[in-house]
Amino acid sequence: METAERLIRSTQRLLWERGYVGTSPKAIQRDADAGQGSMYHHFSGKAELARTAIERSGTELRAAAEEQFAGPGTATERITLYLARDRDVLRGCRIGRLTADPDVLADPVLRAPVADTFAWLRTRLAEIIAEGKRNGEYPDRLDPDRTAATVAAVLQGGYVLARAAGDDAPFELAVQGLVDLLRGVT
Amino acid sequence: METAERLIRSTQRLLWERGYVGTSPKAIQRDADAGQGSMYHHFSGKAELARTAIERSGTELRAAAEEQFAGPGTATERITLYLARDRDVLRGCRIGRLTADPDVLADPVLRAPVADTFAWLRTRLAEIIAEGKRNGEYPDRLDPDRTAATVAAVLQGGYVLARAAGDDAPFELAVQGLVDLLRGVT
DNA sequence: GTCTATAGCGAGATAGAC
DNA sequence: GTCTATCTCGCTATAGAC
Repeated sequence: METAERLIRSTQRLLWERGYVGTSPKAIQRDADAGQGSMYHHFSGKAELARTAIERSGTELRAAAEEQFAGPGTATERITLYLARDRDVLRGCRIGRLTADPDVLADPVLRAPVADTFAWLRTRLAEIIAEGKRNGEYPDRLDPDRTAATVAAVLQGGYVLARAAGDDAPFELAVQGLVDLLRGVT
Repeated sequence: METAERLIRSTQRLLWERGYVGTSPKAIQRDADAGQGSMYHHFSGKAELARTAIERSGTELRAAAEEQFAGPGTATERITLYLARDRDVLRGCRIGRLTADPDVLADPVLRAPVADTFAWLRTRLAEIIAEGKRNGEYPDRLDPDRTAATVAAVLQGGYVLARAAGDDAPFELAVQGLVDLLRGVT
């Protein structure tokens, strides 16, 4: 693999694990098996590398989600499939994690892909829920935007609870609790 | 206020804003208006100061939550009151934020108060939901542990979505969506 | 493209004076 | 209890050779 590509993937991984503040150029170089000069040849510095890595992660997250969203099945089925998809729960969300990083939120260039990814996710979930309403799966009074935000929040919050506990269980509970509510809503 | 107390409160604030990795002893001293020697006289170092600050924040979080939980009203009313309580949404959760910090999760001493706080919260919410079932507010098939995890997750995830958007709105949507589901569940 | 050398700075802690 | 001096280390970047 080319050096630039290795640098990007290493940055994605380290950003996921340790965030922006906790990730040093040196650590990226070590992980990517690239020299100092090599890194600064391909990228202007830590910020540009992070920008590239975050944008890449956002694109990958959308593609992965769309696999479940675009499939067959009712709205609840597709949402359940998305939530219960095989996930490395204890590693958390690559994008959501970055919202804890003040330096990411403070830099519009780094923040944009984070904001865009969640904006897309909520919109997409709202579409699916609106479909569910049209098919009579959900009652008329169910608000798609609200429910979409709730679904996205359970996912992100599930990661937080699981990481706090050091165990997948709270994540699975939170997801099951939401699915129960979606199935039982009148 | 005494120096030790100022140091603890400054650490609480900085941990909230910047996390463990992003918070330096020097920054704490500056914020607390305490000298280097003063800090190392009262605490053995960054880790012990952080431990004290995290434990304090956990205790405060419980007390604040219990204010809504112990009040009058139905289960849904008390949960709604808790979720919709006046919060500085864009600052996020002082405890939940720490789950993004690998150094906190790796150290059992720092991690314990984080794990304990969320364990308490989920237990407490499950009790309230179980009460709701006994009072006929919720159907028999509603699982208190699952639902409690969902409620806690919506809160934590709501913060993530709001911080990503730079706007309280997604948090409010997620909370409203959950309350709608709790009210509509049969 | 990749390397090594170097720089300026802050992190985190210790030592010993007052 | 608090102060200043000092230490070692790693961060982030630049310079210039190869």
